[in-house]
Amino acid sequence: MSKAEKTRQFIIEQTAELFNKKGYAGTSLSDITSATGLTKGSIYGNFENKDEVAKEVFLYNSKRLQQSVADKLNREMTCREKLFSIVDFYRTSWESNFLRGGCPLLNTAIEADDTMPFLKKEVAKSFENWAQKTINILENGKSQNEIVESIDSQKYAYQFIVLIEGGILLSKTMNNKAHLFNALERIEKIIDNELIK
Amino acid sequence: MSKAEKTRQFIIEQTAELFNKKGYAGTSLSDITSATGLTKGSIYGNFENKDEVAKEVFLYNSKRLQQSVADKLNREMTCREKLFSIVDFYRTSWESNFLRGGCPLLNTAIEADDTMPFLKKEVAKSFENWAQKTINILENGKSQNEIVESIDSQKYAYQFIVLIEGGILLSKTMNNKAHLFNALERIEKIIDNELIK
Amino acid sequence: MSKAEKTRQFIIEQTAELFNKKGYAGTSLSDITSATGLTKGSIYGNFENKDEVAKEVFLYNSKRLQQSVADKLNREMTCREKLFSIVDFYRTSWESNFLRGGCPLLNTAIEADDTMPFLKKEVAKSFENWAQKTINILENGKSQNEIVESIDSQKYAYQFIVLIEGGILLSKTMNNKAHLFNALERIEKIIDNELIK
Amino acid sequence: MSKAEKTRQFIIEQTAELFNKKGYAGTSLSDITSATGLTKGSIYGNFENKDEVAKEVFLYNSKRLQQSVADKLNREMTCREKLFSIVDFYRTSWESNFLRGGCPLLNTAIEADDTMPFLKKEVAKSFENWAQKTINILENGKSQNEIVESIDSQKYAYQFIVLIEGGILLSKTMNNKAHLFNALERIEKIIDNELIK
DNA sequence: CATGAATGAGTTTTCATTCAT
DNA sequence: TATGAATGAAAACTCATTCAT
Repeated sequence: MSKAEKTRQFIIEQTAELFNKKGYAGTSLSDITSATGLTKGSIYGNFENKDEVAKEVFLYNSKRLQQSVADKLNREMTCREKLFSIVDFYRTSWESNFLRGGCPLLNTAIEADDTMPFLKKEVAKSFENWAQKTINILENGKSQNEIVESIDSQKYAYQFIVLIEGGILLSKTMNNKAHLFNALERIEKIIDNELIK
Repeated sequence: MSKAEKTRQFIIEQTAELFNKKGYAGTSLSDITSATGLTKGSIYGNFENKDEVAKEVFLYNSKRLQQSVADKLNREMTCREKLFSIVDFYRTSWESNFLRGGCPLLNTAIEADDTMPFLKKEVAKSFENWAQKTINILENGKSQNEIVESIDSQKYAYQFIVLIEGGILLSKTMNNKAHLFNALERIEKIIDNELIK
Repeated sequence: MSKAEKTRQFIIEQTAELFNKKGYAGTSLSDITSATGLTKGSIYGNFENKDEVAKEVFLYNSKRLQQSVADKLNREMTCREKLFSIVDFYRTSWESNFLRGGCPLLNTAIEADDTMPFLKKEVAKSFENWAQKTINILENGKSQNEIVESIDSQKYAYQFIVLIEGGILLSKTMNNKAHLFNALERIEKIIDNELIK
Repeated sequence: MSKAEKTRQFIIEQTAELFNKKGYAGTSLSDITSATGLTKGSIYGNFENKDEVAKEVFLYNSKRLQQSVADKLNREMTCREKLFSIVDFYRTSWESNFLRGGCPLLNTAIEADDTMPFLKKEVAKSFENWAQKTINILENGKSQNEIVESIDSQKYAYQFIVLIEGGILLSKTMNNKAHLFNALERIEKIIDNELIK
């Protein structure tokens, strides 16, 4: 890892929470220099412009999340165990998630929607990726005879995202974890009632 | 209605979509003067500051939405008809909702969360209001012997919001109405399977 | 007194202290409307512009002061009694003078000096007027054989102003009435040692 | 001296006369950029805000004055020579003082009095400093057996300031140096009649 | 590579003033 | 006369970005 790459990574990590809390428009270059202790010239030496920082921070935040989920899974688990593990991740990580400003996919999706097309594209990719992970588990489950063959994996994968993101939104806004937890229970119910053979 | 009140209302209406699309921080006073044809002095003659415009625009957008839903309902409907009517509203209004920048509650909730406490409070109130409307329908349904008595109205009311907002989020981001429509179907399923006697 | 004249007077009186404290540049038309309860249109209906208000307020403040001094004097007094009466006025009025923002001549002289020629002229006239009053007393004293004939009345009259204004300046700035009181004692000493036969 | 410090100093020097003439409220950032040839961004890069510029300019003006007086004095002088030297400074510098907008202590004291507490504090300090210098000379004179032991040094020190500032005020306002010169003569008379043994 | 110092266009807000009603 | 509602210019300040060193 070159020095340049280290500095880039340092900037990204130091500002990840900032961007997630204040948004991309709301985070100024002065905020970035304050958070990193570096100068503006240095930021521009390592990134083309603020948009590039924003994009890399989003990718970092998104990957971090994805990795945390992946860390809970392993080869030996049944399909059901994997799905429940994912659901449980959102339950146990709620507190820290909350403190770091909520889900970066949700936050970025909303802010980027009508104003930052380059970011919106990345968010869409992240959601697709997330959905694909769930789809893979389900399809694997089908071939392992654990999941009902006839179900539309993609439909369920996205429905789980809907419930999780909607739950985070409401819990964050109302300052009440019950809404997210209810949504997670709903997902578990769906898994057991509609997916598991 | 005094001229001042008319101008206030004019400013609010002319900038409602703007704020919903570009966000509160992202909408500048110059944007507001462009959209209204008025001068900065005139904006400040009618509002204390930009925050007040933001707040009033949110309240306007929120009430507009609420009214549109309410317009679909009437006294003669059964509880089930009312609930399905609400769900259907989000189906039929999807296109226009989409073009106006998505759900103002969702957008404002995310933007205001860590940065604009005065707006966050209003969003929370709006969500509560919305939930209460659904709760009232359900409680009414119980006393009319149409809804299972033992169910927790509040829990279901918020779960519907979770599904609708999560659905809008995903559909808007992925540019694919299927995600919202799936979520709406899920709500209908829940109504018929768990709530209606 | 016509209604117009009454309103003019009302505006002047309500804003006299304001102008003396905040200065002419520092007092905005909004300050004036707040202090009077009138509208901007009404201010402009009664005065040509802010400068005219400023000028009239200065004249009002200046005359008020002059009148207060004059009220302490009467025909029967000796020259010495009159001079000591004037000096004593600044001693006894110190507190209220202080609370109203200090001497309007001093304040206006400084502010108007390099920026508001139309006001500077008025302040100079006021000082001349004040000096002339003292000169008259002294000249009268000469013809009454109470004051040394050879003294330069004008020189002493202005020296008294120097001591009074310098004293007010220092006492106000240091928040310590001793400086003014010392200056007043100096005047008394000069009267008895150099002027009175 | 870093470039930043040089620019700070440059800004202070280029605007010192401006502030003294137009006052702190009356000097706008545009005035500052015009006087320096720099941009607003550059001013804010070197000062926290306009208040900080104002304060530094006052301190500069105040120190400049103090230094000019100090330059006239040296170790070999008797106490009387020193006091007369100070008095004479105000006589010989009258013209340039006048052209630069008058005494910065006087100007700032009046403007800051009811509106800018952070500046008022600095002016008070400057007056104290000035008085202390005179007190030191007098106390030294006492121990050298040149000054009457029983006199209250502080009282006389402040009385000299009263006469000088009152004199400047009147001379500036009436556009007539005689008032200041009279006051200076009065000081000299006091020195010889009441202080010198 | 990073820094320090600058830029110019932008921000929100306030100003004195006007004028139809 | 007084009001309510506007205007346009100017205020203080911040922004993302650049570039010589």
